[in-house]
Amino acid sequence: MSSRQKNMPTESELEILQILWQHGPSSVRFVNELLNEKREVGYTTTLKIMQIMTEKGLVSRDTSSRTHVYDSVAKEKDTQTSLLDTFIEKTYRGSAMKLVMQALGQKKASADDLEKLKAIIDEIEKQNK
Amino acid sequence: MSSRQKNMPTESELEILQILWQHGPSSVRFVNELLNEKREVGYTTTLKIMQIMTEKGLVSRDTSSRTHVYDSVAKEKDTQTSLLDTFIEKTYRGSAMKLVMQALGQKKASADDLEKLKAIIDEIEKQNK
DNA sequence: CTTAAAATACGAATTAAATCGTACTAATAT
DNA sequence: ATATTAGTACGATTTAATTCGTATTTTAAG
Repeated sequence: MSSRQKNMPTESELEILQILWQHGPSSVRFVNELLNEKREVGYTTTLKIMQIMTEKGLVSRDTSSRTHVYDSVAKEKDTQTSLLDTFIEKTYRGSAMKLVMQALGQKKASADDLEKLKAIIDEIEKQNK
Repeated sequence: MSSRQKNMPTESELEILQILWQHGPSSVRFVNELLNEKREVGYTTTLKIMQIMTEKGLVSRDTSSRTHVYDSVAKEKDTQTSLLDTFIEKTYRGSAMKLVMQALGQKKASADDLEKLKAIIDEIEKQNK
């Protein structure tokens, strides 16, 4: 297929973005160490991917000191939204509601979560009127 | 990364499963024609993928007549659930609630959808007690 | 000053998925 | 009977993503 659209991160790139979103501007070494808590990845592998991400504009790079510092350019929410749209299309044939129901059905939600949800629903109902 | 787990369909395989789920047992030609409504794919490409899916056990194949008839073995809901879990993990760092809120936030929901949603929420609240 | 350690750069190899060409076989139409 | 059409089988190529080895450079330590 090869349906990757413009600026959408690959799986490995997303992993790195997650780290940058959580921890802010980071060096390759730092990112690589966090990645290695989950799975084994060589340092130069991480470096290479981050260089590619720089080319693609997914991250920015501060080269003023020897150890370059990378920061995310792609915004967390925007990225999630794009990925979500694609996912809904491919997996639920475009039905966001089916996804929501399934996600709710099998995940445990706290009382607090449920309150927030109700608030969103109320909000939508108001707009629908 | 190459993190594809046991029996999870690839993107192309999922496309084909969607067709089988929607239309039931089908020939390669039929599947290929539907695929070509969206994008160009060669007949033998579709054939090959469906053969691989048979090996993997994602689909079954009736070879009693010349034109083989394929049917899904992977169940729609199970497959969606597995894919959803993986997606939530990778994209929302495991927070199903974040996904639900975003999906709700930007998709239009009908009054009927909202009723169903409320029912699910009530259900969960009962269980939480 | 020389060596070791820690970086970056980048081409090349590997891998998984997707695509396709070609051979072969069975059915159908002329 | 022969030619054309429609099908399967399957190896080989292509492509995108990932991984890594090696060269080079920079900094810090002895």
